Amino acid sequence: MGKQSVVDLKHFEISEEENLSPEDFILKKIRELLHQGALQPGARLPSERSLAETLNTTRGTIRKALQKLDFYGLVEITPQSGTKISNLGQDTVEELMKSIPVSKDQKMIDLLEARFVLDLQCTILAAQRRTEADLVLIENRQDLFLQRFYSKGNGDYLEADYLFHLAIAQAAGNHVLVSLLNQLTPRIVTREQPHLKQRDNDFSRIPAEHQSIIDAIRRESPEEAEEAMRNHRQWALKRIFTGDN
Amino acid sequence: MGKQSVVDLKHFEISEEENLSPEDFILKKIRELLHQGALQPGARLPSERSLAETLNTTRGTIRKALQKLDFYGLVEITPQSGTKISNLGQDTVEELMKSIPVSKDQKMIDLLEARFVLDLQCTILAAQRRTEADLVLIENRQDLFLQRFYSKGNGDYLEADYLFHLAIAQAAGNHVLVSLLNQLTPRIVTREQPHLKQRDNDFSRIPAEHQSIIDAIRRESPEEAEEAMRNHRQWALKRIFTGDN
DNA sequence: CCATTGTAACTGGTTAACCAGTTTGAGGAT
DNA sequence: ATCCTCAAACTGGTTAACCAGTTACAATGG
Repeated sequence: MGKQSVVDLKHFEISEEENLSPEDFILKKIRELLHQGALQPGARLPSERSLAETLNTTRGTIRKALQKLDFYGLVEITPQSGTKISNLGQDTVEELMKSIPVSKDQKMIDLLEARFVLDLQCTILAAQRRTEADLVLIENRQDLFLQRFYSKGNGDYLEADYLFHLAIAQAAGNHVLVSLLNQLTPRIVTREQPHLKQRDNDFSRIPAEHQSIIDAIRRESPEEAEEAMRNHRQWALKRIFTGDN
Repeated sequence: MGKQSVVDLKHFEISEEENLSPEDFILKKIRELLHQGALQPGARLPSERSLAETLNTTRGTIRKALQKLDFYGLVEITPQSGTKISNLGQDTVEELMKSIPVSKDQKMIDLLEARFVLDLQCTILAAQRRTEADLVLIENRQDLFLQRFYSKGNGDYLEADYLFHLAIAQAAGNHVLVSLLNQLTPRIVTREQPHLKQRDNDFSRIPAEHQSIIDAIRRESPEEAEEAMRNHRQWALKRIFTGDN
């Protein structure tokens, strides 16, 4: 890393505490320093040690916050040298930082909506790009789903349903979409169970809905796949939100 | 955490090294242990110390791997007590673990495709749910974009374009979608620049394309918004992939 | 025989010292 | 002046010891 002057932060305002984890609290403070112009994109950050002193924390906390920023691509860490803010515009970096601490307690409906958006597009793409191997995996997953669906009384089929849709996502051939989908799934599956204790009449539709999706993908028809998937969602939402919130 | 027997891992096969970071290497080993049945969903994991010894690493490496698993919801960590595998099916946990280490070196085309999928759906939702305040922010961002677009010769307008679409995403009112979008953006913006040195004729279309999207959102017409956004994408792809890969 | 208690071992979290590589700037040679 | 040398200070990364809270289990009392 080249020679660069490091800004002294001691003269800038630091906000007071809130109900955030120490790590997210530090993120917020760094964002404020950015907003006040104390830090500028492309500029080198003060060392972890001096940041800790300035922001009244330990180095460990600073370290966790910076690692998080690195994960989101907002900061470039060079070992044994230093850390600099990514070369994006100040507005951009600030906006991106705002969205980071929100990651917890996301609304269930938002999670479901996001998952459906991804599932739907993956299904359309799968109908365009599927290989024979993809089709075999999808059908195997459907078999597994049917088995769980008809044999057991508990919610195990929910995960089989996830595996079914995951196979479709993999057939779409976009690793990023698969990764985003996998990020959502645990948060949904571990919270969805309470809604689904009862299996009313609508549930019997699921196997046929799945089959329609498979057929569309086999025929390599994106339009039919989209319609089948939208139909699947319509009933899924009805199944999840019957009576309770 | 209740009393639970901890499985002894010493008798199970451990695979040899590869080109992975130590952390991801450990993740892979844990996945193998799961596949071999040494670990089962819901079961308590051995302590970080004993895992480190079993897998021939330090506690720090194990720690980082477990934190990552926790982030993806695959593991529940209870301070001063222990760590257990999330109560999902074994297939599910295995599948989810597979997708974790892939997060780096994602293909540019996959990133762009994923971003467009999210942008498109956010635009549609924004046309349905926008408030007046949302509309004002979107138009402000468009002004900023125009200013950057016509004044400067470098790629600064790219970020203004991102801020414009981000405002639309926020108008969609789904925090999860916004979060996913923000995750993608830095990886794209920091790599997109080389493609866009030259500004050929097609570039002059951008402001009008944006305006069409704004108009559709103002009219609260999801159909028109979708069409405008698809049109925007079509030209964007042409702009990005002209000549080079 | 069973319930209660007390303690020792164990758990994840944190910290301070240390490591190896980088940057810096004064001092000297040209 | 200009360039090189090199050691001291500084950088992010790692480790081992420590911390507070939990668990497990043998000793104890009924």
